Amino acid sequence: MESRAASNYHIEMLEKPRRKRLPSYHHGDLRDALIKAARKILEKDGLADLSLRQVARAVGVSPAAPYHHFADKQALLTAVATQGFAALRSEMLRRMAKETDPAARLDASGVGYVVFAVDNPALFRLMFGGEELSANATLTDAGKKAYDVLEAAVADTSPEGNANPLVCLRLWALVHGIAKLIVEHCIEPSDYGLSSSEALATNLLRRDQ
Amino acid sequence: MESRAASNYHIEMLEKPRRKRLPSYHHGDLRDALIKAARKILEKDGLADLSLRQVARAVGVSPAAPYHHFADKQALLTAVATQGFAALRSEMLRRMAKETDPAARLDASGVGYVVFAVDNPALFRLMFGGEELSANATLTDAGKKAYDVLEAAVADTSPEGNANPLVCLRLWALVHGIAKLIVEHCIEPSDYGLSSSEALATNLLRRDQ
DNA sequence: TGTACATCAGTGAACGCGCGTTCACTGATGTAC
DNA sequence: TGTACATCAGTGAACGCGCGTTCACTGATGTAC
Repeated sequence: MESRAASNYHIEMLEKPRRKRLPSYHHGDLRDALIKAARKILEKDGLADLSLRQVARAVGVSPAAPYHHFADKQALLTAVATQGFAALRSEMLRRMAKETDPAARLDASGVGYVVFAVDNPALFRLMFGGEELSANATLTDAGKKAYDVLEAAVADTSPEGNANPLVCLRLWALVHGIAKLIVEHCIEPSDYGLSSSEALATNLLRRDQ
Repeated sequence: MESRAASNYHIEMLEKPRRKRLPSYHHGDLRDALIKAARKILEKDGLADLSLRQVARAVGVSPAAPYHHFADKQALLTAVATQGFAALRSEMLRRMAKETDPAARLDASGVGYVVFAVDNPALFRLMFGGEELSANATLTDAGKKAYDVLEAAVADTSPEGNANPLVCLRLWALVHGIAKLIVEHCIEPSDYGLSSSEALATNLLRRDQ
């Protein structure tokens, strides 16, 4: 027994491509680890280079393991996007929390939207790329919750406390357009003598009031 | 001689997977045919399913043939995008030509931008997708020429005849955002009680004056 | 006008690649008694 | 508390696939004389 264990250990040390020793045969929270790894690969290599196999490799798990947690590749990407919408919402709320004036809070939500996109360009592309996501209630819901933040901020700036849908859309389109133009490398803040996306967004939103 | 020709013809009729007879061994204008086919496939199947081999197949040519006209797949896609920018510019100009009032012409340019995107969603995505295009003077130039149309339209609305860069950007971001939100299926004109992207764009731009 | 020849624009077979997914399996975990 | 067993969550080998690209080739074209 002892000798067998010892010899196995020996072999383990000699064989070159050794997977990092896992705490146990079962991973613990593979589902979440896969989402995190996918998100990291997304930002590092882009959507085109993101394969299920690569994600599994990053987590140190066999290529078949993810199928115990996701129906297919699309399902994993959808989960990543869903988390992305929650993160987008958080960033908007975080920035709004710093302001008290309704107009300033509205601006802050828009700036948060743009900054989130610029900080997570590939994730943002995935979230709004179309094609590679499976329509799904959880995803739709996460997206709607992010939009609701904007809508509520608009409502707070109106005397009657309600949000004109077209006003909301115009604001959404504006921040979405700014975000996309930066993420797609069509423009840069420095083209306009500004040092950050935040400054650019702030500037463009201010004129909108 | 005659008998050989006859027998070849016979064989040709018998063999099943017969490529459509080309007018000659040389195609004539393969480069342009490849671009056109790529664009068609793009709109039918989307960027993810667009392969060089499929384009070659669509044109009825061997998989190696495109390499006499494009360095690689990216180069073909870049050519497609370049034509796309020219088409975008045309659509903007076409709509502007119907108006005489500078403000109406400016609106028309924006509506043209949105309508072009909605009519050619996959092409629009390719043009602004980042990643899969090779930076290239011809491409950059085509993009700039489209932007110049917008800039000139803005200038014509100003008493001094010049275009404030941030005003231009704000307008660009707005139309780009509208276009993307529609193309990405985030919104639909009918959500706002409107029957077409054109109507939606017109409505959003009008409020911007 | 005819001919030799260089060049151009195709062919089609082959290369290696990494992918998504499936399969039979096995080790670990949790539950009923 | 111990044991039998079902279930869960992994493994790793294998599948077929279509892709981008290269290669040696050949038929067609155009040009110089």
